[in-house]
Amino acid sequence: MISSDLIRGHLDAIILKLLSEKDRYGYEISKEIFARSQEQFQIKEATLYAVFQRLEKKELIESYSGNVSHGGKRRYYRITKLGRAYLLQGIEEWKLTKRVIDIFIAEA
Amino acid sequence: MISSDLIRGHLDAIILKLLSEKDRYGYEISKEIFARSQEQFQIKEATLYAVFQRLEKKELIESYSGNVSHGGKRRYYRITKLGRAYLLQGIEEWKLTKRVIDIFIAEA
DNA sequence: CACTTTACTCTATCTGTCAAAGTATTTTTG
DNA sequence: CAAAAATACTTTGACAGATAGAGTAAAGTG
Repeated sequence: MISSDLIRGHLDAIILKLLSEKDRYGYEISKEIFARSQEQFQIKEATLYAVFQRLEKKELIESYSGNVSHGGKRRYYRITKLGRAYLLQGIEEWKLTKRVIDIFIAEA
Repeated sequence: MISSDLIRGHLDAIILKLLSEKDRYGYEISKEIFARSQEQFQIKEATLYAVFQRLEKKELIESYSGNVSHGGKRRYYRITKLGRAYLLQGIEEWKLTKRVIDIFIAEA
């Protein structure tokens, strides 16, 4: 299991990427991250909702209430135009990060 | 310039890698990181010395006083056997991190 | 000899993560 | 159908790591 410190700084981009595919709600994203990462990374609930708050405050995402058909009432999130721009920037940052860290921690 | 949050979690491994090449002192590591990263990453002094304290406490590095020939008195750091093992682990974690984040933020 | 560079230290603050506990509804199961 | 499990979100308080900023001190430079 990957520790959050290893992902930190790229988490916003990961969430924005998932939201760029379609509107999603928190619990769904949580499960999706776990599944797509082949169970290598599990975002903690408290962390995820803190991310939503942060992104919404920056106007990178918007939220709206969903139905209550499968348990608790869902709150859906939608990426904004600003969010998409921010995502592109985040992707570039990830590429740069890979290049820089690889300079030090060679891949042998 | 890369923000520290993007590197966070891999910083210890970067420092340990540099120390695995040879004993070094703080200021030297600071300049070396800036140079090797092609001036894309600048570790802050306060951060670097905090890293040293953390690593020394965990017995991953040891330190000793150097000469005073070029200004302030240098404090050299040497990686320990435990540190080398930790470094190998850190390299594996970096590989895993790359794989996992790439799943989300595709490289297209 | 004033200025810059080298070299390290300390403190206070900020940000992001997260354990823990709680609320509420729906679905599953014995 | 009642109990248990799963779905879904929220809040609070604590902690770790990064860092601005300020300080100390010695050596090199014009």
